[in-house]
Amino acid sequence: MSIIVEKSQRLKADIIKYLYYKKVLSLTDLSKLTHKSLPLVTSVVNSLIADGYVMEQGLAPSTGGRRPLMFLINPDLKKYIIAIAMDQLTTRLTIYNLSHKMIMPVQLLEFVMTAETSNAGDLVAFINDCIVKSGVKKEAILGVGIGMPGFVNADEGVNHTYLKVGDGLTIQQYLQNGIELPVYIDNDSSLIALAELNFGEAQNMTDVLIVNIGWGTGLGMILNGKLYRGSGGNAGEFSHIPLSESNNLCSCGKRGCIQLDTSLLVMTQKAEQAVAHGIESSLKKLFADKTKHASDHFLEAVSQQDPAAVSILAKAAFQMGKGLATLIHILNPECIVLSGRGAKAGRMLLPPIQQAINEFCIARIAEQTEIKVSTLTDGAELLAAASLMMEHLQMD
Amino acid sequence: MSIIVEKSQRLKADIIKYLYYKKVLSLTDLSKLTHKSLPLVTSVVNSLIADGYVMEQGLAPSTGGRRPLMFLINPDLKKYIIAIAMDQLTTRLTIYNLSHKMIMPVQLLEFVMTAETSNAGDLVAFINDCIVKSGVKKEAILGVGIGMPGFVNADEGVNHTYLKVGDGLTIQQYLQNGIELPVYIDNDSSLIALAELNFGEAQNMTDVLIVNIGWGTGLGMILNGKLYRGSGGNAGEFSHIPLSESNNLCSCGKRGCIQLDTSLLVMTQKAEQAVAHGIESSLKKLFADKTKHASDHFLEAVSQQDPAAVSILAKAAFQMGKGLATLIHILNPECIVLSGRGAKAGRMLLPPIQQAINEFCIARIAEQTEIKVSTLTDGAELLAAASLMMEHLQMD
DNA sequence: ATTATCTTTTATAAAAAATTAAAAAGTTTA
DNA sequence: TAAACTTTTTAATTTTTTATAAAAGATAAT
Repeated sequence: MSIIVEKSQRLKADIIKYLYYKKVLSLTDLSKLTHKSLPLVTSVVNSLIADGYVMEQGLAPSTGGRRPLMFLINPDLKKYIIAIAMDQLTTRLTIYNLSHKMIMPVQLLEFVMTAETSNAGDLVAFINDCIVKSGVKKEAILGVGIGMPGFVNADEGVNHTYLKVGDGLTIQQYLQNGIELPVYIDNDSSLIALAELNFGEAQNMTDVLIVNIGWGTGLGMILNGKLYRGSGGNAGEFSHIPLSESNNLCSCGKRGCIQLDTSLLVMTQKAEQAVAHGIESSLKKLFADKTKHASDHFLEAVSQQDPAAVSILAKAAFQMGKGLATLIHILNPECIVLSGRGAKAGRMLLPPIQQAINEFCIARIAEQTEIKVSTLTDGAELLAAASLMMEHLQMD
Repeated sequence: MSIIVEKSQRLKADIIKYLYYKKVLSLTDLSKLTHKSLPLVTSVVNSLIADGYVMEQGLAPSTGGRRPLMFLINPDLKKYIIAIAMDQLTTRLTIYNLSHKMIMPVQLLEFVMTAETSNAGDLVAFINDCIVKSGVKKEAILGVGIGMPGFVNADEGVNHTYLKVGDGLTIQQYLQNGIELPVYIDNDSSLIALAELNFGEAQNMTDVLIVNIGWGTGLGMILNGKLYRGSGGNAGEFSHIPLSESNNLCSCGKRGCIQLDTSLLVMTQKAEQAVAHGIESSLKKLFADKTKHASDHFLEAVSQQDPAAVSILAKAAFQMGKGLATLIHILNPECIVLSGRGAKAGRMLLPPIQQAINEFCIARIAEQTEIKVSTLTDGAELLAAASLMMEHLQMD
């Protein structure tokens, strides 16, 4: 009998997931999305209404026939998701309800991944602290979604680069034990791709590349309509493809990696060198302010159209465009979305990237892919982490 | 009512397709492959036996439980597939039954795609001639599968590079009208990928890249277990990624395309130049024989380990390896298969490719992908063309 | 302008089909 | 000879189809 329940619970979870993503849907919409028949969907939605998960919203305008009754997730539902977005230096956490509402301001933890002293225990303590501070009961929390840099195998729950824990435990298991809630982890770039697919520029597309411009240059891929992770979960390592003309040594131990030209870190370093060499620029003043990270100042200068900063950015963007030209030939996507922290500079990034693509792509191929800049705000990573949790939602 | 029929006919076609690929299967196997329940599969297989399509083979050895009854396609079934493999110079045709048996020797047509005088009408005449010659009745032919070079959109039935026909018709429609049978076309590299997936080195894998070493260097991709074609059907244009150090002009109008270093045509040209410059090599004698194409002589010299030929090949292979290093970073496949005409030289190709991958890939990523040489013989393209037809099989 | 008819879309109830669960029938292994 | 496993068959349950009704807008006739 438990298996019967399990299967109908699967459909319940799917319906909640779709209502979470799309916010308001009719029974017909849900039937199409879940590939289940209308009578079945109707009965499951009715049971979800009885359980308090779902509400009727009222009739939508007609599209030429009978007006459909629309449904949405009960905005007063007391169920929550913990969303965590990590980067090399900082970890951000917030708690959402199922109506995309933050019920707690974003909490920050200075957690330096690369540091020897960094300990996964600190992360557990931080998360538990936040739960206590929020006043939300643990039973009301559906789970924890975490996006992090590194070679992450989402299925196995392992990060091969950072956050290693002993005792034969995966970081996922370690966190799960520590906070006693379901925990799901994934690579930050894959998650941003998920966010663009569900909420951003990649909606309703089946073949899209999402470039995560940040400390490195990550890549998330939606292929045949779903996130592609590769055989070992390590697809999308755009940062280290051999394309750079500089002969510098990359952190990975190789030479010629593209990120030696394109990463935000390298751009910022070049800007700092330029300032040190006495270039005339607003960067000089900005870099003096140590309250924010230099890369934030660099992005700020770019959006202020500081010539020195824009010139550094344009060179990097051209190289990135050359790399993207390769991807366009291989994957023939309908769209490439520039996303992540660096997308702030998107408007400045676009012309040199487009130029490189025109120069290195066969016209027939290039004209099939549109280059877009993400419109998701800073919250993209957190939203994506919440999505990750919703992807794994289970009803009990 | 016709829709009821249509759905059960879909399952019938799927079952025949799987029996075609795997040759012998039990009901349980078929149930798993088709994702349909055992009782349903049982009843459909019984109806296929009644129709004469399928036969019982007998009991297979036990795997620890009750011995399964195995089924296969009736080897005396009078249903046939026309398989056509085209390259720039030559078109090959054969007719298979559903037990992979050629019921007619391979027929050749000198059809030069690039020539102005080439006319799709000649192709129609050739196919119709072959049908007459074979003595097979048209009603017994399930359809025609054709693999061809160029920018092919398989869904739309268009080749944007070659075989253009007027009157607003696609080449697929033109051929279909001319021979009055269902016709399916696809890019040669995609088809070779399909052949490797179903019959060759990529069996039971979900993320594999198949390199078609031929006139150009094509790429077929199996991602998430299925052939990836890209948004416009033009994925896999490996030939023209910007990676060459030579500054020669490519046929596509750009400079720096990888195929300027790696295509069989370029290798052969280099060998001819070397001979012209008086290099000591068995190639000199071989090239004098004009009955075969120079590239065949070149491949022959390579397999005879002629030093000059091997040296030219090794340089090309290293460049190809550098390109593959990029793909490995992006797609993290479990395997790369070297296939197509040039795979004959596979054993010679492997070391320089592996060396380039080791030099340009992060070790963690590189060690996850195995490089293999195809074991499919010359018939790969024809087998693949037959597969293409079977993918579209419809029961009526 | 009002009414009637037609088309399109959503909702529900009865009939048909497919899946799942359970039982039965063979095989191998301990 | 029982226990573990796998395939096959049967019975029960679930799910999908199909048919029908109801609602809304568009078009045409009165």
